[in-house]
Amino acid sequence: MESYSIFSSSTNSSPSRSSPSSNFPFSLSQVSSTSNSLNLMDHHTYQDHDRDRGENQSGQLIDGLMLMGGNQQLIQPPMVVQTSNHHLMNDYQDDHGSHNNVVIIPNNDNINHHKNKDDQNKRINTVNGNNNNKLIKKGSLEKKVKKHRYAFQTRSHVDILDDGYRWRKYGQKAVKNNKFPRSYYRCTYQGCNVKKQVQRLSNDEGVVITTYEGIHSHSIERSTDNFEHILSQMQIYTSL
DNA sequence: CGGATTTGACCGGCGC
DNA sequence: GCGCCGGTCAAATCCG
Repeated sequence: MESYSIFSSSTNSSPSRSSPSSNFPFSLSQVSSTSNSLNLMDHHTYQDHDRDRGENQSGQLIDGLMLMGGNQQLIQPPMVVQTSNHHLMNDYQDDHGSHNNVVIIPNNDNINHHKNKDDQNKRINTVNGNNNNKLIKKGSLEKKVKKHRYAFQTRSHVDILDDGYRWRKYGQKAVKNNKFPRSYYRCTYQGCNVKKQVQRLSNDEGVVITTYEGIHSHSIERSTDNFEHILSQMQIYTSL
């Protein structure tokens, strides 16, 4: 049995009172109904390559984790959804351990990464051919507005959570101070721009950070089963 | 054969 | 300005 710790990040100081569940990559109403859930896909993404790329284990947190941790002071008050008594992330276990953690912290995230309009216009001009970049990126036009980001920390020997959506991998990168590469995925549903990153921690190989960005423009594509028993145990503690 | 993955190149942001 | 770094692209390759 795998265990989970799930966080959402909040890097915005503007206090939105929206329901945490409504911003989550999967809706809490969905998962608490019996039909939708998360489960683990039974395959490995990084088998052998890149394993030895990183050298330095300075103890610094990787980027993905800093998404959560770097703004810890902004994450309050936590809404905690927990499925067991164990929610120590570093509480290591073997594959047959029995911990199941789900910790969800409400998201107020509505960051606008545009520093100003000039920044935006620059990107548009690039796309319109006002400079001679060899490569005109499709994504350049897309505003750099990062609306919602959620970081999941899961303890699992598999990297990919089957969250009921279909994802296509579009990149993989070695990241500094981490011996595991970071993988980049996009939702395959047409017109849906949700992305996710998957990163295994080098200082705790049992932990995988999954960061979602955006909100799906469609309903979940298929129901999943394996996570249901975890989510069915959810209790929500919120001071909101 | 079509969709998914791999992987090197490219790009922009940022710090020095 | 330069180099580093993370994110993305897209051609090649893989695979069912």
